[in-house]
Amino acid sequence: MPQPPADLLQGTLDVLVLKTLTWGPRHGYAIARWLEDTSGEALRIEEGSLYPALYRMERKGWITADWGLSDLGRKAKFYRLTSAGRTRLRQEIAAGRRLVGVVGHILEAAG
Amino acid sequence: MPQPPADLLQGTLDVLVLKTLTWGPRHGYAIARWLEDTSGEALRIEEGSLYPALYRMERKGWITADWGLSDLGRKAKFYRLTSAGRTRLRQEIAAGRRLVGVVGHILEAAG
DNA sequence: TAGTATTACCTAGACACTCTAGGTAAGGAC
DNA sequence: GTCCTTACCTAGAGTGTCTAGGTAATACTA
Repeated sequence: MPQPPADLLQGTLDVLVLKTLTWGPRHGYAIARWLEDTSGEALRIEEGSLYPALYRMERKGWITADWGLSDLGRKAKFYRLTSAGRTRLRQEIAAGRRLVGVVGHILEAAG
Repeated sequence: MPQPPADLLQGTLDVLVLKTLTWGPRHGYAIARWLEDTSGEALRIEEGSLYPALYRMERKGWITADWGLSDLGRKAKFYRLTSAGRTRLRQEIAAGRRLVGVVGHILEAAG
């Protein structure tokens, strides 16, 4: 059974990755590092979740990939947001906000 | 493929059900009705998700069930929060708040 | 220079959760 | 007598995450 905070990602991985790419192209490993650093280590991005997610989103046309060289001169696959990806990101953020609003409203009610 | 807002529940069903039960014992059908009404129809609680969830949480000791009669005099299974369930609810709310904070912080950043 | 750590990618299999799409049964309305 | 609503239940598919491996090249360190 997955334990918090490990499985707290529940459906937020895609949107986090898309958001990361709004800062410019990045390779998978860098995406994970950036998210973990930016969250103050609150988020753990498992490679077994990340790479399948990248592949999935590429298939869906939200991102595209090109091989290149990382800062350290190693070969790495750089992902870039497509315009479909940008649209999707906006939609997911809006939907997420709605959900947080609705769920929050129920959970904050005095019990 | 599941469509929004249908799959927006993503892992929030348990906490919503537990929260519903803080108002007192309720049967499954009533839980679904209450959540849908309270959310202004924004939430759709599918029975194929709800009943397995109730069974799961009962097995985990977060809720207990007793057969009784509904308002309309029909037989219905009433679920009640256990103290383990109350603890779990608090934990899930706290974890959810943390996640919303972390993810929100990343998503709100100017891209 | 041998061993270890880090960077960087990938995959198979297990597990959990939700949904679709059925089904049962009983009471109420028309 | 038929249909709607209430109320419960389950099988199977789909999706997403995790664990736990693996590859390969570079960098550090002893």
